[in-house]
Amino acid sequence: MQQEGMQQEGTLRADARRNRERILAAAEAVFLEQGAGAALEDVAKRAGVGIGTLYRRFPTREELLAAICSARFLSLAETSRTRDDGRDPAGALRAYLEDLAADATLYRGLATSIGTVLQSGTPGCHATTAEGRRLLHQAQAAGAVRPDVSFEDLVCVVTAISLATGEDEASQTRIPHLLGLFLEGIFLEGIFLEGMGRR
Amino acid sequence: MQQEGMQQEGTLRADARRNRERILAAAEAVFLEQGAGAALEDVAKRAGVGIGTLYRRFPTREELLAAICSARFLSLAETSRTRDDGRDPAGALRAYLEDLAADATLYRGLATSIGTVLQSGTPGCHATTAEGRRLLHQAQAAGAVRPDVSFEDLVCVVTAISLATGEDEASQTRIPHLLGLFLEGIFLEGIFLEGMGRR
DNA sequence: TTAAAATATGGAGGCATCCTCCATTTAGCA
DNA sequence: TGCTAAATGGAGGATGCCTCCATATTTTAA
Repeated sequence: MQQEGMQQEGTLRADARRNRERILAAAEAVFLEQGAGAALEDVAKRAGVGIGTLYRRFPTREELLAAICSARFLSLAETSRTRDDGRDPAGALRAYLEDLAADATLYRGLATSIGTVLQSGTPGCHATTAEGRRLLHQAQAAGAVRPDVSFEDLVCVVTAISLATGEDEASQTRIPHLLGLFLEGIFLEGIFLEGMGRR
Repeated sequence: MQQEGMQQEGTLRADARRNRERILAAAEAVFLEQGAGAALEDVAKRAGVGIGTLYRRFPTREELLAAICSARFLSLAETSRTRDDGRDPAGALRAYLEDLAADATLYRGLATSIGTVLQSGTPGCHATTAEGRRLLHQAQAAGAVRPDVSFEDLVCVVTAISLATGEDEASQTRIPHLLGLFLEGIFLEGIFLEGMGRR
């Protein structure tokens, strides 16, 4: 779902590439301070760049957010891949989801967009969704997760948790609890095997 | 959590009470058409009232939303109470949550605020949260729902589902599925009784 | 009935932010 | 070096938020 007219990062002119990086750095800093809804003019100012330049490179706020998240998501995917040795599919999935929730609560206001951001086609976003799907399939193949769960369902779960916790700062603690609620509904853990009739 | 300076509806001057109703009707119509983020000036215009009057009565958008929801929530609580005969606590809770999710997806953008709205102290909101807590306790007492689930957890769940489905219109269909995922994680249905070790 | 007091009204105006547009500048290439 | 395509920046139009207060309306009490 890469934007059509979207310039490939590598084909940019040198000065444009430089400015692009500055904008990303500035945006990350400003969003950390003021939340994902901060004025884009502030971002441009911080980057030492005209507002027009920012809009040229990132036509929407979402695209800017997606670009910022990309790097972080690249490493999230990498971390997850190296962590998973295939012996605990359920655990691997859970850890992945916890990481995702953590990233989604980095800035105030980010959680709301996380679903859209993940569909942005950015390398990092692509890597992260691919890894998520892989873990889900693996867990389902191992019989650890219900077969009627989709990756989109999981994203919804993470969004929910992030929203619920993002509002009041201190309660990041709820994340594992809430995630537990979801997962213990998702995990089979022999329940189907025992032929229990769950509605 | 009723706003301090908030005028009681009944103590308003006659003209003010009239305008209050007009504003509520206009807001409902405008939000239905344009989503909960619509310009408040549009609402005022539709109500045939100055923008100042709107702000005087509803200092924040949230308060306006809460007032609109109040009526609907009153009937939601009532419906739920009459539906529940105490014989199927889990089913009653599920039905309640489905209704709540339906109300939360009435307008685009409403879901985001539903948590705040529920805390607004409006009669309808109060009735709805009270009913929700009642159903949850009942279900927990009956052993149908895990004891470590809070009403806030449930609101989080409904918010998430509403957000996930509210985005693309057509997929209201996912609501029961997603709700199912959550609830089947929440419902015990003998799992604890069987002494199964769920992490 | 009427005048004073209490309440309510409307919308101008200041402010913030969004986003577009294009005259000017700059990088890269031949 | 000069040419062209790419990039720049920021002025400015548009929208929406919210406050403020001179004016108007309702209520009270005499």
